Amino acid sequence: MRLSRYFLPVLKETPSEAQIASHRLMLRAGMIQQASAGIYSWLPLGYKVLRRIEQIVHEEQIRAGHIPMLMPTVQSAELWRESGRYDDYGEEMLRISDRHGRDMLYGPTNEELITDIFRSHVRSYRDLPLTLYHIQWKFRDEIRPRFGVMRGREFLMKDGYNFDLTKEDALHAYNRHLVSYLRSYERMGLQAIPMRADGGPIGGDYTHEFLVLADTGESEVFYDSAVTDLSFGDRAIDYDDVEQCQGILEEFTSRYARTDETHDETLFADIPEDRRRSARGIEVGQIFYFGTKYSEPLGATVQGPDGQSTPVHMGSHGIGVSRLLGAIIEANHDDKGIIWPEGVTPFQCGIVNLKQGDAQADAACEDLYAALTGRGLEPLYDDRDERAGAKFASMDLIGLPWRITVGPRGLKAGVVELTSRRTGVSEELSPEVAVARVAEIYA
RNA sequence: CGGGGCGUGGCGCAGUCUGGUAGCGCACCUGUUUUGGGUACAGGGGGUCGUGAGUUCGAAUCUCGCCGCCCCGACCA
Repeated sequence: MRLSRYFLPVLKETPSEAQIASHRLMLRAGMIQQASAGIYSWLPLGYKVLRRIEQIVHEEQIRAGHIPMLMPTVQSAELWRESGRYDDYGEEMLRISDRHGRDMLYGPTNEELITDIFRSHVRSYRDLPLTLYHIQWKFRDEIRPRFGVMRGREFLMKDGYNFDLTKEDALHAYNRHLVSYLRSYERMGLQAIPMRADGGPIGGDYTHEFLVLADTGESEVFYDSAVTDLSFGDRAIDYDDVEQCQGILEEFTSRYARTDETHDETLFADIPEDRRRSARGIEVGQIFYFGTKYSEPLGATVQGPDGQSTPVHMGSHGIGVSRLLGAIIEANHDDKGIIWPEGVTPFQCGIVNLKQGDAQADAACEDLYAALTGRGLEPLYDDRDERAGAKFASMDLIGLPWRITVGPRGLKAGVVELTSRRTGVSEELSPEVAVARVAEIYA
């Protein structure tokens, strides 16, 4: 993409409503624009990152054997009355009525709909196990939205639902989700720690929350520092292997790690003192096993091998896709701007032309652009007629992990400069080597 | 919903207390200049001061209502 043809409305000054780094930087980098309290338009740059995150979530869910679909945002109140949650959910649910005066709602979650789909079509235990998920916009009418996309009213969320014949099968589904979530977060450059959590309005007593450590997090967390040494890495995983999934769950959840909701001072005190940590965390996902809580009232049953009708065991699992942008920025920024992890960056590499209009510099940039594109990468070429300082400031702000700087001075010596946004370290390289280096980083 | 604050060109703000017909910086347009970390100079465009009613000869400024937004708290992913 050439910056002169893109839409990137960066701000030099910070809009006054933004309090925390991620909100401030998303506004300044031209990623989002507030439409009303807690509701945002996603401008091209923000939309690009949102789609990257969404893509990672899709890939990892499909890899785990879960099946993508899409349910509507607007739902009928009928199903919610049936489950008993229409009254329980409270003011947080946005209630609307259609032209006929029928009660409708903008879905805050999808247990009712998915269960209805399931009970309409699934009759036999032979159709199990089944895990369906979708990535769709939700609305929760927060009393006080804040922190930009971290705590919006409208938000994009992946939510999935597993249906199993037995509790054992459902717990394996639970484990699969834990593993697939760990992989997803790691690909986004985040360390998200599974912590024992509270069921909340979704219900269920078997549940973990995934938290990213950050000073601006909404939750207070307590953990054994040994959990932050764990990483998934690129280990091979067979999602049908019950023992392997169980082993990974144990590896990642056996050490003490809890939010303040479930924190237990006595257990915490058993951790060696030098490993005890308390910090703040941003919740980026949660998984639940809730047994037959929804399948019984809604009549989601299958016939078992014995011919008896039995309610299915269910679980649900969510990843806050839009809020992840905020979490990633909270965990990856400095005073100049965002620093995208390679896995989610909107463009893999920036090209800064220090002297737009100089025939040699222009040609060198065009060559780099073509070479990077040819390697399957998407560079952002700053071809505006701006001063070097302005171009650098914009690049630093939008946070592309790598930048190639091209100027007449370097070209005389046959080199361009490859700079890491994260470390600030620059290397002078021939254009060919610089391209090869960037391609290798993303290989 | 309780407490606090804000609403003035696209963004950040001053002016409001003490009423007299709107100003600064950035951004934008034109020209010159400059060119390796947000150049400098000159010229220029753009605002019914959130909104409605009232007080007044006169309201951004005073009074009342309404709307919107932000912060703290309770709530929440």
